[in-house]
Amino acid sequence: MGTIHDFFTSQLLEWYKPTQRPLPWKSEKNPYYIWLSEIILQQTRVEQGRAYYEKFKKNYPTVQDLANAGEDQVLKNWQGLGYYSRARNLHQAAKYIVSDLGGKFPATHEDILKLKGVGEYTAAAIASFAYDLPFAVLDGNVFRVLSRFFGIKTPIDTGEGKKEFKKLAQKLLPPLEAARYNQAIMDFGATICMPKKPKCVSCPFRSECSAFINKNITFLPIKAKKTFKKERFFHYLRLNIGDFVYLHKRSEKDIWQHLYEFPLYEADRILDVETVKNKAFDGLLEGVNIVIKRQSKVYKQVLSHQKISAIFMEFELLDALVDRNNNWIQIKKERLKEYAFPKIIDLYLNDNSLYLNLF
DNA sequence: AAATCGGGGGA
DNA sequence: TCCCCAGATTT
Repeated sequence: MGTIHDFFTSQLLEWYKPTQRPLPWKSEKNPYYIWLSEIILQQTRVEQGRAYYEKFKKNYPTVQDLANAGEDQVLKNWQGLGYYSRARNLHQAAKYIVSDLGGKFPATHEDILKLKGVGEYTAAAIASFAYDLPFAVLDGNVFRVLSRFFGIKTPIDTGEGKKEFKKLAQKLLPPLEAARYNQAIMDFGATICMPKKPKCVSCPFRSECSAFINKNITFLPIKAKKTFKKERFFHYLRLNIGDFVYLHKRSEKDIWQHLYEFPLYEADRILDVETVKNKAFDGLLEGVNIVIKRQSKVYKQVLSHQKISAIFMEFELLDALVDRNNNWIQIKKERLKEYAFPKIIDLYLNDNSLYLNLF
């Protein structure tokens, strides 16, 4: 009957009447495209993900096209978006759908959840958007809206919090309007009940919102953990030999897994060219004739858990290097644009002032 | 339960 | 600077 929960749900759907954000995947019913959009939008703002969604739809119109692509090619398309394991999981799941499911996208919540890279949120989103199945989404927007309206102070980044909010979210979901409700609550969180400076003046829940009434808006939702940022200093060796340049594929358990980079020497501070030349790669450069050497400016990139400073040191080699561990590949300079690089290398490669100067 | 995985944007 | 974004996986 007229519970506070019913009030919330009906008011939300009323608010949503005219679609708040006209997003390209909202009218979409193809589960493959919905899946693409949801993976791309994990921890990613709508405006940042939009172009990638269009690119993937264009380059991989069907799940078969994605499955048939090479992993490096998929990563190249993902370049610049971050969280690159999403791209690899996406590709792996596409191959699984084609080989094990006969190319038919899974149509139950349980089966959708089996896809690599699909967790509780994404499974609920696909199940509701594509098949109108009654599963409530629980993303950053939902945590924020519910914690404020209901005045819930349980930290959202704990097991207890996740359980509590999941139960509440599912209770609020109108089973026959799962898709519309899920989109409504996320749009509401993104356009009205924002993290900072929410638009409470135009909020239809104002008079019933616990956080507004108790002036707790800036204080909810509560997170328990704080992040620590580590500083790192990368020295990239751009080793030119004739028309070729050396590249290395990152495989260690670290950032940018499976992306390419120049041979890297990491230290606890930025070093000068001579020091790097002497120390880097365990004397690998020894005995090699170097005709030119110079360095770029220091590029900086701040990530969630680390702050990276990178400097590119340029060498023209007359002799090929001895690659003891078979870690590096030689490629033609003009093919650099075919490889997926971390942002910081992309910056360097596209820095016009340096680029024109060097080639 | 805690640690990691990116890059962009707003305040 | 710090926080957050249509989170998931690994340890």
